[in-house]
Amino acid sequence: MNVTGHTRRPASIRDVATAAGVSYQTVSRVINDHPSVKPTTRERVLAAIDELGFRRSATALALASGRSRAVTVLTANTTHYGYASILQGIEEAARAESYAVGIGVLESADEAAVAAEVRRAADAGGGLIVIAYDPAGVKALGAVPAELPVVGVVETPASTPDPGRPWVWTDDREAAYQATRHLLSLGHETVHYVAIPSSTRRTSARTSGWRQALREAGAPEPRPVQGSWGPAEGHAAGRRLARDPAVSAILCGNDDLALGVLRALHEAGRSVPGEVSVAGFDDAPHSAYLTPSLTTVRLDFTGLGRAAFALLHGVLEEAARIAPHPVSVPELVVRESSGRPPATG
Amino acid sequence: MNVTGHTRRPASIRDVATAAGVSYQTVSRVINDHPSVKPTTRERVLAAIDELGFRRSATALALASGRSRAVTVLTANTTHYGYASILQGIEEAARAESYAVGIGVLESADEAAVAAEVRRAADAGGGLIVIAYDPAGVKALGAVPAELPVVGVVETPASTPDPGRPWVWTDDREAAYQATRHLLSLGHETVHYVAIPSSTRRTSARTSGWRQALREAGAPEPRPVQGSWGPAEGHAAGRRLARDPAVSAILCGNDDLALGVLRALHEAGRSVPGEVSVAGFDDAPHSAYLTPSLTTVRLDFTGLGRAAFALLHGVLEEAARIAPHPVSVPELVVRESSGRPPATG
DNA sequence: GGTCCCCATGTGACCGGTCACAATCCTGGC
DNA sequence: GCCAGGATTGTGACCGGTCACATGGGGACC
Repeated sequence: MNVTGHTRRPASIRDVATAAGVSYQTVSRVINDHPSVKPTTRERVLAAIDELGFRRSATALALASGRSRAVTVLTANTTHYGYASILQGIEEAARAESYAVGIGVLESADEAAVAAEVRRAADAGGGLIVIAYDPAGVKALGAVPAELPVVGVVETPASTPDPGRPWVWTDDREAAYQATRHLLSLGHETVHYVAIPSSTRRTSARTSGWRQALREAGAPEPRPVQGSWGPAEGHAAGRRLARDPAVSAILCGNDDLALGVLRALHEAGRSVPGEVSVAGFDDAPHSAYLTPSLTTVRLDFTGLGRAAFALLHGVLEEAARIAPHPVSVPELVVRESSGRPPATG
Repeated sequence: MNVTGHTRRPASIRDVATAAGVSYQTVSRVINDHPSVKPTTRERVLAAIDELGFRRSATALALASGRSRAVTVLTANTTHYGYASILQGIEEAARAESYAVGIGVLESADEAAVAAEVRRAADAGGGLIVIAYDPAGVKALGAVPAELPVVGVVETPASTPDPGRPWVWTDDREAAYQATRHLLSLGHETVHYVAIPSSTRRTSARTSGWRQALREAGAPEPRPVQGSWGPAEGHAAGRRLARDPAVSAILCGNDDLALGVLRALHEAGRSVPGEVSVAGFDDAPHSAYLTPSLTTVRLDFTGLGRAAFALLHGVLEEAARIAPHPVSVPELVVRESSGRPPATG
């Protein structure tokens, strides 16, 4: 290690070369594990590298060779549990491969703003991962120039515009199907649905899984309530549903919506699960501690993030084309918020 | 705009120069707003830039000039509300200045692992923002080489090792003081405290604000309960406190802990706020929708993130030394979870 | 009309790596 | 003892910008 201090310009390969008495190219070969370097020479170079505290400049590497070992994640939000977990998963996998992780937030779904963000991300070099769970993300995914390596984290594969690109997703349809079946199996006549916004104009995977379960059971299909992402919207939707005495089971597009619904039911004096059952999606960290604790479907967002990176890594370096990391199956977690419907009389 | 297609190497300043019939240096002057370029020439160059769809390579810029317009955020976590909001604030401010934002997660507080992450962040070039709310973050902040521009988001200014560096923080002491006073003013004899881990071995700002309020009121000082960050730890702490009938008010280091405590009290059959009052910190999005809704202190994490970036920006470009963005004062939000103590006797 | 100076522009080197190719060393085979 | 050929190593150009300095072309001024 260099102990000589002096806030100096960091050592370059030419400095190392001089110190080791070889040419800069030989140093380059050593740091790239090129086979044809004499062991004694390699030894000398490595000593010099250590001595000078040399670190290869990622910038120069990117400029000269084109490869940049970087990912930029484009997302509409960093604070929602699902998004944040995906980001965490991507970072984890990227770190293992010593990739740099950049982040760009799509603050608005405005065409021009999205395009600007995509350009910024492209300027960073390297690959792109777009979280396309919402209109902004879907637009961004669509706005990525064809020559850029990109992976989309999508709601469902059928709903996205360009079929030629690699995507990862969780089986939302199956998740919704499971949750709905669970509620029906408890004896509820039907299940109402408070939806998260669909990322596209088409019906979301969660909605169609819910619908399928209802059809199979021959249950009536109420109109889904359009919610949004947060508890406030869930609260608003819940107030409307609470007024209808026929409502005995509510499936919510995510745990935050479910929280708002629970609160609204409480305010309306309807007990959960005594009179109404509620279920959510995601299994956010707080869901197990609510009162009543929330029945939900656990989705492996971190694993999804890791899978997205693995896929991108495969696109970036053909050498790394490992079998795609399987994303785990959604898992129903039954807690206190779901139970048998009140006896009809 | 270039419409000629052909997945080609992007245009460089020399391509633009040729197209405009000038030298590459002139193009460089144009994109840098250098004053001494004849208007007609500038016009011609701008036309060529537009024609070829030229974008200046951030990589080449960084290599040649040293300036990199990038921040890397080092954090122990991306999913906790506070951390995620800070990140969001940083990104927002960075985007406005067209800085790239990178992220590195400190997965372990292990000395070597932290050092490796700091090196990785340094390699990315540009400035550093370290969220030092926990041991891993504090170690990382300490491990940043002196010559690197860095801003720390710290728990409290007195608790960090190196006094020569720029920091931002919220007034946690004041926040804890306010919350404790609120509970005391309702008539509680004293207030118990479930602490988040201190970032250092010293007493945290929240703890000392709590203690100060107790002393001023002449209230007894119970030992703080060491919690952690999540609802699970809050739950464990809550179970212990629930057994003690003398406990009538509990202040929690954050809203997640408070959630766990609420749950534990519910399980123990102690009503909130009838028998026990609970308050938290942060005003996480779900806190208003809990049952009972949570009394808490709102902290402006997004603003804190913006302030951190503004400070770093000032360090990076002396030209930008604007007056430091003030971080807003903590604000007490009184909700259902706090109330008068049960009548004694 | 000549000199000075500023405006506008061009040239060469450099940032820290890589790539393609040339040059040298060494060794075995005949 | 000589030559082919692989193993090692070195040289020059380049990636796409910037920087420092040189150069040419007008006024302004005397």
